[in-house]
Amino acid sequence: MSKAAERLKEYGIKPSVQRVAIMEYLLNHKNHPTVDMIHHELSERIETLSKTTIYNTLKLFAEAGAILTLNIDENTTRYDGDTSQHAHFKCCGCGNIFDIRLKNEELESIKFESTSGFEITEKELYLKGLCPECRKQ
Amino acid sequence: MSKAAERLKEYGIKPSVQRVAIMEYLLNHKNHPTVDMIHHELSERIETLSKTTIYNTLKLFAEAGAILTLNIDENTTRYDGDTSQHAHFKCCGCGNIFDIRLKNEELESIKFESTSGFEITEKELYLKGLCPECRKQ
DNA sequence: TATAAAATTGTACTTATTACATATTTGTAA
DNA sequence: TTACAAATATGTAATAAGTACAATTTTATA
Repeated sequence: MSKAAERLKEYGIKPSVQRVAIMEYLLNHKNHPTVDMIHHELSERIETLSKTTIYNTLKLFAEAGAILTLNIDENTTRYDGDTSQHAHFKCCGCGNIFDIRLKNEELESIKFESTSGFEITEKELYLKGLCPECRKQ
Repeated sequence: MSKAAERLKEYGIKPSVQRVAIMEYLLNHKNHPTVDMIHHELSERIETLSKTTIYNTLKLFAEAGAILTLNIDENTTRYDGDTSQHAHFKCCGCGNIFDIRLKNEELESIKFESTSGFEITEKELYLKGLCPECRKQ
């Protein structure tokens, strides 16, 4: 079984052709794609694949915790198949989004002044600036 | 001069009636409003105030560094007049957004594995979960 | 007061996302 | 295998945030 199909199983999601293809795309591409990007790529192989299916499927994945939903981009939602702890960097030059690994579970250790009473289930750290390539120019 | 007008001056922005009203709203309301919320409130006092003006003005403020632009909400952009370092918490129950103060400049001290070559100009920490009120229910 | 520049406004447009009805596929029991 | 129900996928139409742009109003200045 493909890695993608295994992953779906792991999260209790029945693997259809479309679902496996979408998960596969997310696992093989670290570019934090938009729905459009996924649709563009996959509709070459699966000709009838509709955007609605991609929206539905990504929502399903995200709610199951199998992927991450990123709001680092102002215009459009981005998706990440890597659910391990890391931050995201958006380059204001080229618009690309990069993974930034954190040293020893840093996000867990951040101390807040006043979270008593709050139940925190999700933490996202977004960075912006210039990537190495764009800095050269 | 009002606090809002002073603030605009500080950031090199000419104070018009609309601009002062919008900045005033942001300084007096810690609810991280949307364009719609601002428009709703202010159009009672300034009857001709258009949404376009609010969009333009907020972009102007944000580019000058006088306010923050938040993407914690999936559907719509939110704005924050408090530019001091703090995190944001969105409650999945009521949808409200809360300020979360950090202990001793925590964001500055986060260590990354691989940011060499990257120029970081902005850091946003978004938290999600349930607020105290919503947890009770 | 006349005029140019800056700011505001309203309308039309774009585009991401969702709603929903229809069609297709899958699983299962007879 | 066949029949049928449930689950998935699809396409179209609707919604809503945000932007482009031309026209109008306000402000500053000569």
